[in-house]
Amino acid sequence: MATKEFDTTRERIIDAAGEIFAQRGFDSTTVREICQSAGANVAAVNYYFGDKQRLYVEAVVRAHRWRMERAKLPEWSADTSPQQKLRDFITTFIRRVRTGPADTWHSRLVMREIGNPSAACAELVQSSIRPQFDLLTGILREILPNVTNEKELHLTTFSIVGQCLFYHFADPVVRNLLDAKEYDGLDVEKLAAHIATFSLAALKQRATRAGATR
Amino acid sequence: MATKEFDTTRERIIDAAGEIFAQRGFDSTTVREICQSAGANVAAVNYYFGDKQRLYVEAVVRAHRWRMERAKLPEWSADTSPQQKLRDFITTFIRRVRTGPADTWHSRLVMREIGNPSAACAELVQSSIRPQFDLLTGILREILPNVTNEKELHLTTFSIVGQCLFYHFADPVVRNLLDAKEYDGLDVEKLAAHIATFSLAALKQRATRAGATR
DNA sequence: GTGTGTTTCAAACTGTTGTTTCAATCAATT
DNA sequence: AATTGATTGAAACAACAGTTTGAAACACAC
Repeated sequence: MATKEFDTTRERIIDAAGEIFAQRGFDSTTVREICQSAGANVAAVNYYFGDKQRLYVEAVVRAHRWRMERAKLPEWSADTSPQQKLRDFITTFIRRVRTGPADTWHSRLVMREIGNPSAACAELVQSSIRPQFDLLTGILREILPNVTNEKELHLTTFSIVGQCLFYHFADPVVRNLLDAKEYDGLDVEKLAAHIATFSLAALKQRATRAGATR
Repeated sequence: MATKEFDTTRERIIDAAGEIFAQRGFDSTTVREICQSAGANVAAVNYYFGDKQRLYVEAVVRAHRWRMERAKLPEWSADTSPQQKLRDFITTFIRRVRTGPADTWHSRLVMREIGNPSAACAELVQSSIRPQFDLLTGILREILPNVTNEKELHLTTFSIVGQCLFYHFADPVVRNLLDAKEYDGLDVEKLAAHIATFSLAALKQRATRAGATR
């Protein structure tokens, strides 16, 4: 009998559930489907998790943790330029966001929670977004020291994050608009590089304009 | 007996269905709930639409048409600058995208179809995206005549569209990050203006860089 | 081998869902 | 008023969903 964590019935159920919840959402996913995929009996959900809802929460918690471990920001030294920080931020963000057919369910499930928060997990996911938001806003303050309008900083943050999130939320669109070769060529580094370049260019113009008005 | 279109049972059902489908998606929406909201009997769905699926399709078709009529691009003369075209495009796009509590269900439903296409409506929605994509890419070609790399143009298009779509897909996040006053102040014109400014700044830098290498 | 706790399983249960059925009512026409 | 087609509504149906039940099987310790 294998003792590895991922071989137990409980783990197999979480894995199967995560996969299907990520694809279909909570309501459209049935316990029977999860258990069939996991090679388990439907009573196991009650036995290990109590009910479907708690299984869902467990899957989201698991996805969230995985995502945070997998896509870490690099350590920045005191002399890292804010531009480099922004590049790193964007690259890391895209790593967390970009989910293709070959990717696991973790990012996909968290993204689903972000777009359609469930009562049970809203706090968990939202509370992890705030620090990222503040971090990015802080980087923007370094790049744009003369821009003191908080609202503008927020909108700028959203403009950058929006570009990153696009590749998840609009994935079916992107897939349809591009030919297969071009779509398959959209790797994380390429996307991150483009978004960073686009955004830094905009910020550079903004900084120049802010400087000029002084 | 009123003869106005929106007073008939059939119309009331479509309206109620659209609202709830937009909020909850197809699977999580029940026929009983729709009919209760519409003040109709559950048999009416079969009578007027045949089944739930066809009601859904009707709602999406209706949403799509409404959206296209509501948010039209202005007529451009031959001497409209590509920068102004881009501003107009973004403003119109945001009008189609931005759905707040006070808005109707039409945009919301189409956005849902975009992010999670259903077999029944994929063609309809996707086929309306292509012309918009080509239009925006065309505008970008005017702004960046020296950039001939199609892939880069596509990514740039996505960067602009991603900013716009953000305000729909990440709405729960935005609501959570901002205080109520700031969130309520996010009107279409303000958002469009910021996105246009940010994007035109980036493009200006890009055009300058492209020109400089000549 | 016995006892105890854990895990698994098939069947059952209860409630819900989309759909259908059929008769009553309504509306329009002659 | 009678006829015909349209519309409505309550009840029924079949399938399915989440959950529970209780016994069998398993695992481990003594």
